Amino acid sequence: MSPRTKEQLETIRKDRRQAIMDTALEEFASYGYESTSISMIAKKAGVSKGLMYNYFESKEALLKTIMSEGIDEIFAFIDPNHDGVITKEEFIYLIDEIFALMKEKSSFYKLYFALIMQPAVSKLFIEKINEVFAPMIKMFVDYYEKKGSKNPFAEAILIGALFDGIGFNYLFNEDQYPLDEVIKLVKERFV
Amino acid sequence: MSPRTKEQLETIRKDRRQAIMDTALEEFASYGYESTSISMIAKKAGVSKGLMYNYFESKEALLKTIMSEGIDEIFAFIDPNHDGVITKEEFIYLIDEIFALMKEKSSFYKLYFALIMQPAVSKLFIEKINEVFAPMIKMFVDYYEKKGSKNPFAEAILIGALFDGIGFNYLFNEDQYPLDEVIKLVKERFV
Amino acid sequence: MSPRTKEQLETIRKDRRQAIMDTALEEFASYGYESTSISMIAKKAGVSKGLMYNYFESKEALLKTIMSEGIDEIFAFIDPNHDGVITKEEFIYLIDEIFALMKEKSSFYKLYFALIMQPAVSKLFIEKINEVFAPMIKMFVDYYEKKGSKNPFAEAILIGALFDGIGFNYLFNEDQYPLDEVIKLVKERFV
Amino acid sequence: MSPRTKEQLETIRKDRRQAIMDTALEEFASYGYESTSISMIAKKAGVSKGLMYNYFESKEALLKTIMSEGIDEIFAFIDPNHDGVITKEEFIYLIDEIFALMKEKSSFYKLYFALIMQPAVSKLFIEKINEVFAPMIKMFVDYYEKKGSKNPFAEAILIGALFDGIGFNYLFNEDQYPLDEVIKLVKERFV
DNA sequence: GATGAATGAGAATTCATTCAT
DNA sequence: CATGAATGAATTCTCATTCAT
Repeated sequence: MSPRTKEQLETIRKDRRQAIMDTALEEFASYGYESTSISMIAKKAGVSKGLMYNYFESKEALLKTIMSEGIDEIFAFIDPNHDGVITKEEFIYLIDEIFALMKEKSSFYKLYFALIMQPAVSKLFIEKINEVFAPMIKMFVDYYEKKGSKNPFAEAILIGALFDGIGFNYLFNEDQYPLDEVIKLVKERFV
Repeated sequence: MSPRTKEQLETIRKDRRQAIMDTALEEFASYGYESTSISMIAKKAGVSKGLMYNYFESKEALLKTIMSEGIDEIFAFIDPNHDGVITKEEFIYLIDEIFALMKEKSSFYKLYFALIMQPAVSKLFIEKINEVFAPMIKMFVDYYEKKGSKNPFAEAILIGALFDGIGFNYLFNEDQYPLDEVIKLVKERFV
Repeated sequence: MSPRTKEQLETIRKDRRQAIMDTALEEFASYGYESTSISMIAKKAGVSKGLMYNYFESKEALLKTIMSEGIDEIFAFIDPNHDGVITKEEFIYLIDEIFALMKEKSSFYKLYFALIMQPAVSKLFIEKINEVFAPMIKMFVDYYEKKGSKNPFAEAILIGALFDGIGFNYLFNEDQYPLDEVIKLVKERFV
Repeated sequence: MSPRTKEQLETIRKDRRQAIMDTALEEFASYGYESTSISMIAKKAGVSKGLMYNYFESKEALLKTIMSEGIDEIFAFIDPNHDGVITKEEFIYLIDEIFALMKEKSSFYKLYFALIMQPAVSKLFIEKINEVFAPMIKMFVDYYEKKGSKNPFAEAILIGALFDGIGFNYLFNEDQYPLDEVIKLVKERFV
């Protein structure tokens, strides 16, 4: 065997890193961060325990990375089109996007909702989270302002809460939740 | 000297039990169930580790009891007046009640929201939870039906999600959240 | 109520002491000394945990007393008739007595056999045990000597081992063991 | 540097496992299963407490493994030659073998005798034990039948009890017990 | 890079014993 | 005398992390 090129090694590293993160996210979401052991993740990801520490310096670092990159992804997914201003059509599109994302990244959102309630944990991410959600709320405020709402701020906060609440309920009971009907109603009532 | 009377023992047990449960709830809510040790609770409650097991047969049993009694309290708090049917005034009153309860029992709700996202944990309570929330949803469905909504079921699910979402956001940031404004808006838009 | 007389109190004390010992013996025999808790015994004997310590100063003291009085009982049961010498008829009678005793005091013998194998425990009783068994062996030696055996000592040791072995096997499987047949054979072959 | 080869790991694991089992057997035999702590075994075996659980999933599993492999050894030691039928010479040889084994594996037999008396424990091994002893008893029955005994079954049970009894007494007092003389007598009287 | 044996701190739990009442 | 609440030391077991190979 000839030695692998630098690029190949780099690719292997990246893939493996992602595999570990994906596995860890699944496990964290299913069993909780504390109840998931490094051993479990290593076994399921097909790497040795020792190697885990080659990729992440600690269990907490692994969690932080998962959360951080997850939040970045959300940001990247939501932001692109509308840098601050949003039309009615874009709003409708955004709603679909948000819930499509929740469906696709359900493990991430489960973990997110579970962690966010613990002050001791959430302080690790709070800054990053605000970076994502503050602009979003601002965008909603602008939208409702333009629309002539009496209290655009409360309206924006309300729709934010609604997204969280629907997501929360949906993730608690993915199979049975009438997500489409509810989304339809949200559009009618809030756009 | 004679042993304590049954009443004395009863009182001691009840008080201690409640003190342990209160402390445990605070700690569970702050640090998470897994990250809170029996030692921490014992120390904070001013009892020995061993005594904890005189009152609760395990850490899990302690959690279950806290959740179970908490859910009962919610039920008792919400249910009394409206056994299935609800008027407009009662609906408004109910909304105030729900959020007053969240404010008062914020630790309980934090714990509740954190646990509910973990399938491995939530299955311990799911039945009890449904006992409380199914009738509530039904009540909302009836309300919106009577009001002539196009899709009363979706409407009921939506308001349920909204309560959760508002609660969730409020508990994440108790000090800053504009709860009153949001509640006011909910009443305008959903009653 | 008039206060009980000294004699009545004495009787109560004695009865209760015996009840505790009987219960403890059953539990020790069933679950082992270590695996039996003071709480279990107290509950089963119908007394409070605290009171146990009014009768026995420790769990170990309770065990020692049970063993000591049990060994005394064996001694009293076996010895009376034959203080040193034994006839053929008496030997046959003794065999019946020994196994009748094992049947009646099966819990005691189970505990005895279990404890005796642990040097750390058996040293607590070894002296007392020897007090009982040395004379018995001596009696057998005399018997076989008189009978003209080639090696009366080995013969005595052998019959001693046989009693233990039969008892051991019988207690392991009380319901199925063909004790009577085996006893009959012992008499034919060893008297 | 490259990781250890499979063979190296295999060897390490086998050796450590055996060392732990040997140490545990000594300690269990001396102090009893319950009174021997994992810490004691670990310290004496020169490994950490944690490592014990890398090799045996629980204290009970360790005990079970020791007993199971011990019983297998007895079986392997006793069985080979005589697959069911046994001559006079073989019987004599078997007796020597049995007691040689008891001498060599005295810790195992002590533990065996101690555990067997506790229903709660013995049920863990009873099946395996019967697998070993039932054929042995059958072999004795056949032997005494061929020899023309009146009651070959009782005779077989008796010799079984005798082996247990002699072993029991010998192990209780290894240094002083006149094992050789007793064995000689057994051969004279029972072969 | 890769492995998994090894560690050790800390967790939940048990239980003999004490002691205020 | 009698009770059972209370203690604390000891036990089993887990697991993130390290490290020799």
